[in-house]
Amino acid sequence: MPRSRRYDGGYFEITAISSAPVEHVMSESHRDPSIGTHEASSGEGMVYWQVALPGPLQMLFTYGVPADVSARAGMRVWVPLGKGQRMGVLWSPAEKETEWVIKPVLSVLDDEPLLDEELLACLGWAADYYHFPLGETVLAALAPSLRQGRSLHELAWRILPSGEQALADGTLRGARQRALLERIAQTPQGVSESQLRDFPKAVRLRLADLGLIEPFEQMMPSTWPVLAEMSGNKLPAPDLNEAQSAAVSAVAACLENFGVWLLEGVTGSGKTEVYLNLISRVLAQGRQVLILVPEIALTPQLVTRFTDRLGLVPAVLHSGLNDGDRLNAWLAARSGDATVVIGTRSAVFQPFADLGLIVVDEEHDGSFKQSEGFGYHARDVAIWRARRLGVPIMLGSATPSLESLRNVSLSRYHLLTLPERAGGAAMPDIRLLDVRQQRMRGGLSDDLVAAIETHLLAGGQVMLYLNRRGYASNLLCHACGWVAECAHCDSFMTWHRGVNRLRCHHCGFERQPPSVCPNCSATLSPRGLGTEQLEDVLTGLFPGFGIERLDRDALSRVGELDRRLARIQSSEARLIVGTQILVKGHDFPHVSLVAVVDADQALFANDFRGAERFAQQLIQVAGRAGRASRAGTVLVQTHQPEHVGLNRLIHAGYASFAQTLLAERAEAGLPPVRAAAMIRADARDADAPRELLTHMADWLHEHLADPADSPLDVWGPVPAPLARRAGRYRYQLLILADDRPRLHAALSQLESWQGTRRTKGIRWSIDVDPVDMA
DNA sequence: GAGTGAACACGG
DNA sequence: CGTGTTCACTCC
Repeated sequence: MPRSRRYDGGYFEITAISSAPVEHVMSESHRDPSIGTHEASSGEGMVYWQVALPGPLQMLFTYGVPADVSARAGMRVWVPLGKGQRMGVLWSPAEKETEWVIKPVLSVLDDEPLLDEELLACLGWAADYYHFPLGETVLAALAPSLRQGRSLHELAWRILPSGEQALADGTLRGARQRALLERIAQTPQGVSESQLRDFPKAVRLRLADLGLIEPFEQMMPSTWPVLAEMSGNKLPAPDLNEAQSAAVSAVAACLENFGVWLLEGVTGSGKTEVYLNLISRVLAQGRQVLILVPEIALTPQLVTRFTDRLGLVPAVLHSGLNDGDRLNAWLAARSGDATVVIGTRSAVFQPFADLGLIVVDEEHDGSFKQSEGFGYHARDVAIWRARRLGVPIMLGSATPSLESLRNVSLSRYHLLTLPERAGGAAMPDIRLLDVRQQRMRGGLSDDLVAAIETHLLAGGQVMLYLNRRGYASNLLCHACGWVAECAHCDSFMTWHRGVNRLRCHHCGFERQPPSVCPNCSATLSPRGLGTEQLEDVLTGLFPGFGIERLDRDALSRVGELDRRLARIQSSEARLIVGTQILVKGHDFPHVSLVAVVDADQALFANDFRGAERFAQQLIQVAGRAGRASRAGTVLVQTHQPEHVGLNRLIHAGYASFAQTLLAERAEAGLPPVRAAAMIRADARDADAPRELLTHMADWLHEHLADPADSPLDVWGPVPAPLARRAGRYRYQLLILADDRPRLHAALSQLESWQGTRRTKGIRWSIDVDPVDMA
């Protein structure tokens, strides 16, 4: 006889997706209200656990879990904390003896660990390495809905024999009731609540009251399309050239072992084919693959390429995903249903059933490093995981980071090179254009204008790279020198003529530009070239040739990038103007000329990584030229044609330039040769951050000044490159050490300053391996 | 981080 | 003396 139950509102509340997990319990025993009382803590039958709690509390808290409940590290628990309650993750079993009165957990939210041993170990390492609170770190590995305490189980409904009977008899009168019953009858194993959204809740309740259907809890299914077997969907793999084959076979021979493989391939050399080949091999073994890409490189085209070639649907993780999709991808990766996961940096914390290979594309890209909050570097976390899992990891780039090149020279990484462009395309010819004393029209010298014209008339496309968006970098009064400044930062405001607004690119502050100088009422004139203005200038010089502008302003709407890329692909647009976005991985096969409009601005960047970044951008943007049969030309406008670094880069190539930079870093005692961390502090008060950091610096000197030991340098405090940002004054302190343990020890010491983290409105944070010094 | 209570500041 | 405000401290 089927069980017939009445369902009170409370039951549905509990299972509702958004309900507080405090009430969501996995077994009857948790519902016992006595567990919530203090007396239980001293009683028998409790197992003690250290629990990681989100928040700035970087220590673990001990709670009791009833002995009859299965508890394992990686399960979520709902615990009392102070007056409130919050979610935590079981971390490790604890000793019974503590000086605290141990409170019992209110409920255990999972009946199996959400995070496996490897991922927990990874999170523990990352929290330690990046000096970030463990509880917050753990959240990085949970999909947002899991952070909010959503259960991995969900309510589902299945039909009862009396329901079958009712359908057969046709006794059910209500049309909606019959429709729902029929829907549920279609799937004998049950239909989850979320798939029944189309039917009002009341209808379900009514059917349940009539004893026709019953609810039950089921593990949330991962609904991932599995197309792997549909081999007809795969596009054939092109033949690999010699270098590609060599790279593939080197790694393929070591698929069962950890190893870091740096694939250094000039742009257009077919790195992706090497990835695809290796990925296919790993998939053939039934294992999963994680592909990490920089933020801007994760485009629909890239995903399409993987989909078409591998004949499956990769799970794609990026910032635009909603919570539902994220949970789905998380589940699919954890269950193994998603065999390929492509994502930006946060995907590195994804759980996997059986990961067999990690690929980090464009490994030099700065967007792999999170600079605020939990300052992890996705590439480095990925390497940690690969080592722990005993699987290979491939880092690909045309312009590898100095870190990776150094690790190659220390024999920590294996180097694989693809020296030639696939398909025999010629390397672009890079030339400097001396613009000293030259007549400039809208930032373009006559020589450059002539070159553009030649290429356009020859039927080619021309791409102009300028790393400054907006119309003009600022509005200036020619009479008195007044410049539009941001009210909240020490910066000038950029004039965006299209929308006629002044914008601060550092804090987002916007305002209407004044019509005349607020100081002397003279007319204001734009100064400094931005992409918007360049677009105007080109329209004037080359009317009739379509222009496409690619920058963050132009691409705010979804799908806009695709539309513009399509116009470029079809040669509808012959001139392309853009910022950084041009640098990242898009193929523009008809571009025959690339112009770097202003090399000087990047050449004299104020932090020591400026040269490295510029070199990478120049080489990457140069790689956009002549990808098909035509050899491309790259022209670089500069006032410094004799610049030593620039000439070495152009004539000897990136690898040689990078070795010189590395030697310079060793000489100067800078990363990656030495280990670095940046302490940043900011406050509304102008002096407070500097005082705090001075204090820290003194303290570090006092406590760590051990001349016999390897040196530890403390530089600063100095005002941050943008000394005032969004109304807060910013200072920073750079700590350099000869080796990591030494740096680590110093940073751990600093954590005793934790209490001062929020005093006097000062916020401060530790950034290990800082990427940009700003 | 959020909640708490002690210390301090201020009005009439 | 009541009440508003800042600040340091705890949370298992």
